[in-house]
Amino acid sequence: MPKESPPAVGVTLDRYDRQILDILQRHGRINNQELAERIGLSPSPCLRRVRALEDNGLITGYRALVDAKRLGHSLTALLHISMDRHTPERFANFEAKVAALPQVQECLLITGQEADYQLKVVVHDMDDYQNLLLNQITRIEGVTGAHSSFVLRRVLEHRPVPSYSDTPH
Amino acid sequence: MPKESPPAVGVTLDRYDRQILDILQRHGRINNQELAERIGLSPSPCLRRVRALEDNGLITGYRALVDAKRLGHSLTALLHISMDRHTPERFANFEAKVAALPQVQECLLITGQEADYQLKVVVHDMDDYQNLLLNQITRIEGVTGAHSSFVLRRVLEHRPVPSYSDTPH
DNA sequence: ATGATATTGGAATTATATGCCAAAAAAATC
DNA sequence: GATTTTTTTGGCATATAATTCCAATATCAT
Repeated sequence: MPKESPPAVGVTLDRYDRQILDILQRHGRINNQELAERIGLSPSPCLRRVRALEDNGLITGYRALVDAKRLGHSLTALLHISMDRHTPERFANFEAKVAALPQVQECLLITGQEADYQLKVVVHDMDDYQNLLLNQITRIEGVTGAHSSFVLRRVLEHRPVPSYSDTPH
Repeated sequence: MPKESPPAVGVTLDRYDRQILDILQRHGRINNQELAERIGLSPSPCLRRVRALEDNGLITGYRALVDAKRLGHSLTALLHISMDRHTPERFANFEAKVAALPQVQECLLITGQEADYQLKVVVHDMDDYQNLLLNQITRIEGVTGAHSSFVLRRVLEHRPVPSYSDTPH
């Protein structure tokens, strides 16, 4: 089993790195010259730092955000799933099945609810949702319950993880 | 009040556009030359299409993804919030207060649960979480209840919205 | 088929990224 | 506190990529 990401110890970020992370989390496709200008460094050290953050695994990737509604996915739902048994096999199988469904945007293993997983799914309409739920998800081995919430409005989404010591402790 | 995004009608995407959306959702910082190569177009029309998708609002932005744990945010929680009254004022105030909290990654107005909102928050540890919950969130006017779930593992995250007709209807 | 409209590909130009190295800054040592 | 060592920066040269323009091609409607 792969080791989890190393402890945060050893990652020392200065003001420049934090600024880079903050800006790239908001403007992932900004070019290096402008990024350098914004943080107050010349382009070469700025690029070196970005590469280092990528190589360190602090930056794990880049994504374009798309308007799901415009793409025809009018309905977003949160699905809370309960499993019968909490064995690694059950979980691994469920996760593999769910990963094969393109409608699933997110899958989190959670505690604190009566559920084991929370899925976030996007579909065209309620018919598609019903189909996904009844014909795909509830048929996965071990699934004993599913509770649906629908997203009425996205108030905040894709907000940057604080890279400054916003949260002193 | 601002009008919601126009109906999906009128957005006609061909094979190239769909490929662009799919690739950029996975590799948001890919350069135009490689993108062009992958979709089988020369760079100039490819770039034109990307710009068009951005201008149309189909692509709403770009984000770098960061490893929250590496940044010291070891704990991710889902918070279900109930409100006393469902008035626009209550909601607007809650949303503004929540938007001011950098730990809040996401805020969704939902139905189907006993809750009105689901928040996704990242914090350093349980002490920070307690502080956020008790001193910030539950003190917002109108909040009558909060139920916490903790994210044990991120199985899937930031998956692309289907741009192909994966989901025929 | 034919004309009108939209889209492409390639060349020229402009802008940006990248590698290199001397200079400056920061950190460690005495 | 001065000096050496280590790290980081800034600027230049070069390579790579973005952008614009337009003739050529493809698509669409009639």
